[in-house]
Amino acid sequence: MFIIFILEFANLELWDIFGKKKEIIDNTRKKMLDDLDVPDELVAFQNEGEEQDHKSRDSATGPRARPGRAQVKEAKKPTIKKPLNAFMLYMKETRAKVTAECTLKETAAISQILGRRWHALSQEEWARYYELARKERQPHMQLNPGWLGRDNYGKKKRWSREKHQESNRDPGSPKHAVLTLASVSRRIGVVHADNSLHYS
DNA sequence: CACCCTTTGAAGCTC
DNA sequence: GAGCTTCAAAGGGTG
Repeated sequence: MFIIFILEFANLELWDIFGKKKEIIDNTRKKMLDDLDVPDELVAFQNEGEEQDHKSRDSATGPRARPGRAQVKEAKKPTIKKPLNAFMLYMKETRAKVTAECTLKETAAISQILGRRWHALSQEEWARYYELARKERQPHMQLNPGWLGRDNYGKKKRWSREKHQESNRDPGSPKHAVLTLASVSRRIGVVHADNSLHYS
């Protein structure tokens, strides 16, 4: 436990050191993805994960058997889920491993660790997950033409708007006060070592 | 039992 | 076009 904590702390330090590297990576990522030719086995990995997920989660027969809230409310009208983004795919693949390594069981804490590890990934790993996410979106759009992300809006009750806005105004809060790397790249801001954006 | 927490990214919406 | 909002997964914690 303590060792893991130290490792994670060291990871943060590495993030400090390589913060500059991330800026470079971010700038080159988009071009790299355009040029990248990802083999089909990566797609196989994606589909396998998705299938397992449907078995364990959406079928309501898995270990946790926790049907989506939308499914409870609208059982007759199955919800089309949003396609997973790159980070979500990474989480899905890595969460079990991190959970096994760590005595922590709280998924919120695991998510924090995964967020830091995400930033410590190599360019190749990032490219792999971004490509996976792209390949997940394409068939989703083809299979569900006309589906919009907003179709699922309101099917989850999130924390109150006031709280969310308060969080967004708090520069120390990680949730979306930290703009995504993409949005950071759109803006000329300073990315702090803890990945938060500091407005000037 | 429903929701919170926590992460990043995608995409829709508002101004 | 910038910024905000919501949802996507996960599952322990909470009321």
